[in-house]
Amino acid sequence: MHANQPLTADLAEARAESQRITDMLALVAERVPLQRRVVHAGDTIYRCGDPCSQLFVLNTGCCKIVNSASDGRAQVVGLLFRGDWIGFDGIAGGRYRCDAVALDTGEVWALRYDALLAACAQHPPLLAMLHAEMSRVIGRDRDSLMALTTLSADARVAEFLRLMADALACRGLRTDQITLRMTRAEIGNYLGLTLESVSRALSRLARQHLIGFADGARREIRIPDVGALASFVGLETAPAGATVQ
Amino acid sequence: MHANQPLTADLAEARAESQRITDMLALVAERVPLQRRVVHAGDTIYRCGDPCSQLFVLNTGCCKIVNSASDGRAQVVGLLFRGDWIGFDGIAGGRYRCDAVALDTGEVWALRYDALLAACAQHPPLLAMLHAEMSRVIGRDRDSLMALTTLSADARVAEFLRLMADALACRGLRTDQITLRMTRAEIGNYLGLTLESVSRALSRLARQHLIGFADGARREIRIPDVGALASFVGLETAPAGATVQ
DNA sequence: CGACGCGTTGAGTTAACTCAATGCTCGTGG
DNA sequence: CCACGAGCATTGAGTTAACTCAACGCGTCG
Repeated sequence: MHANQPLTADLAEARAESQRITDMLALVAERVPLQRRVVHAGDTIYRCGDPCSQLFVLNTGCCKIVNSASDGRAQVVGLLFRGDWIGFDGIAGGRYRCDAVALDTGEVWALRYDALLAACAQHPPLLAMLHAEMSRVIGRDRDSLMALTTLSADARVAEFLRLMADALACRGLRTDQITLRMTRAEIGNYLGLTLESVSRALSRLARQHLIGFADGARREIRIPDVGALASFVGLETAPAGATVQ
Repeated sequence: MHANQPLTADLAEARAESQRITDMLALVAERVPLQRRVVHAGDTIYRCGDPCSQLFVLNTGCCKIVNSASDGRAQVVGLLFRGDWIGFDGIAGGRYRCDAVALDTGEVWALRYDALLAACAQHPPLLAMLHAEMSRVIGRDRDSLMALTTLSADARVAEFLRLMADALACRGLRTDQITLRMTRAEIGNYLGLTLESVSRALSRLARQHLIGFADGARREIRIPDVGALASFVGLETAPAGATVQ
């Protein structure tokens, strides 16, 4: 059973996932005292080094997680959507270890960590859900790690789009067309590529009709067939040590 | 406060970390029913797809986490040492999403997940510790992600050795000399490089006297000055999109 | 309008890859 | 004991995917 990529191939699965997210949000809203906050593109949800007394849940919109090293390197290490939890990285050391920045207008729920634990003590299913969410983050990060080292530039971009479409599909949004909320430079940073490589990869994918551009600014991507995109990712073999053993 | 890399620079910090691990293990051993299992190099701790009813804690030895995609790509996505928890990835879906394989003789503690939760309900500090461990995994995975995309081949190898030395230092083991328990191919797979690139990088580091070989098989690495290695990693600038914004 | 931010495309360079040869260790069996 | 082979590591030569640098196009906004 080697099926790690969140390939939510069929509609039924996407719908189940969508239901799961809805249920999770309802459970949280019902059981945990929370503070709603509307954020706009560019707003910081939390900053690296801030004391971590809250966790966040994205109710609408999307945001990026930026890791910054002491030597100045900074990198997008995650993209989050409706139903995703933010801030787990801060629990261990008491301070957040990265920045969380909104990419779009949306609503974030802030939960005090102690209040959340208290609610979990009252209602065990909440704790199970919390653990599942943390587990999900771990699994997802490992999948990104793998994509970065095993895929070529074109495949990485294709995978990025596929993941984006998948994330939207799981949230009941249209999947045939997606609006990129990031510049080529940001996408490149996330994928470990230069902005020129991202641009070229997108052009090549478009030339193969795996994607299409829907607007002049080239931020709206049409995806006629997500399956074709997925198989493209599979076909492209890795340039470096793809397999072990 | 942009200091993400677990740069356990000074001895005091390493000793504190060592204490934390010891305390954590003692807490677990005291409060949670567990099954001890001795593993040898190559033994599988769990396999991708197995139902996840247990978590594991590495008491001694080291092991690797291997992610496998449906299309056959397989990759080492984590290295674990004494005190590290294994299996969090399985909580969300009820099945493990990767393989865990011992690299060395060691002892693994198996904890039934339900028993662990029961113990946490009895003793809240245990729950805090569990969450901290999950948080730690998340933070560490993000650091690897960043290293992969922002560092050159030589810097990646240097960072790998630095991390290894750091992990050993935090566990009270000698840090000036480390034994690699992986082949060049495995290291390359972990770092997103070919085995030849790893070999060349090691040779270059040795030529610069940042490391030395202590045996004929070139598996024993001497590190005269971990600080020098760390600054080498910082100096090497990224070939691709190092910064954003 | 002119400046600016973002995206694309071309030309040349380079870091890392592939392929191939060779050497070192170690275990095994004559 | 030594010969042999398997497995791992190193090194060289040539190739290539991705990078850098640079030019240019397009849309937006003051």
